[in-house]
Amino acid sequence: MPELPEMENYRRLLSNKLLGRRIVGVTIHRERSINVPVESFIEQTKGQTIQRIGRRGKQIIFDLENGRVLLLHLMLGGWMYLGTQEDRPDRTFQVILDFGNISLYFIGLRLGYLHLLSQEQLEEVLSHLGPEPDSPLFTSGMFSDKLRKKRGMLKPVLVDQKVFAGIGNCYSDEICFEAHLLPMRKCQELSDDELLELYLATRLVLGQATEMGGYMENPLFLGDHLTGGYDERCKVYDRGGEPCPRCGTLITKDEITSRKTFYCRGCQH
DNA sequence: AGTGAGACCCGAACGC
DNA sequence: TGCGTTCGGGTCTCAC
Repeated sequence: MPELPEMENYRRLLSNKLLGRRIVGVTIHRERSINVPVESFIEQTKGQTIQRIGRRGKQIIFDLENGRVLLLHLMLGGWMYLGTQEDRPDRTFQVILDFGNISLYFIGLRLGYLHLLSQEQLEEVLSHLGPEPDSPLFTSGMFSDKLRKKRGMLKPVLVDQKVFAGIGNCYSDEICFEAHLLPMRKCQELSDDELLELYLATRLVLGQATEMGGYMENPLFLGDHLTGGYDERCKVYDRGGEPCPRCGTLITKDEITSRKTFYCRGCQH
């Protein structure tokens, strides 16, 4: 599901294509995807140009010239396509933003949404999120301090958006694998060395995954060969029963706090 | 505080 | 081909 690397990849690619572009039409096929009446949504978005595209955790923020923002959370299975009626995928679209020669299609928004908010409302929503793993504030000291205070297992803490923003089910497993740590380890029992390994693994995995376009394979636009490039680099996620690329042991598929979890019994401890 | 269960949601994938 | 069924999971809330 879309996590920090996928959303940051989207943010970068969409910034290249949409900054300064004007929304000339808005189509809402699913009213539940938005948070205000359709007429109001259209009135406040149609005619607006995209001033900036930001990201916080797993959410993308489109700044409009009227000071309002569109906050996108894809939740599970949501994705986007930027293109024409001719090259767009054969899927159902919940929302379409029309930019003239191209449109931005929002697909698979079941629990996901595109909310129109004021700056104040945006701040309130984002205030519940922990720090960004790709910010300069994300130091090994801060990382270790936070984890040492947690009594639970590693994986549930990593995917907790209030602890760090942007890590989800896939990358929490990949980070644990990279750090040679089992996801059910208790945070408080991790040594200083293990915490450092985990910190470095978090930066490495999220950084590489972002640069390689994330693991979700649907291209964002025609000729987009970047998005999804990390899929083949995922070492354990969704690879239950396959041999571990590091030691050959078959990858275990398990469940931790009702989340599907993958790890290697051979080289994660 | 951490964990687990239930609700939310519905298109796509699957099975016959 | 076509219809009915199953599945997926991030987030929130509540109970323990």
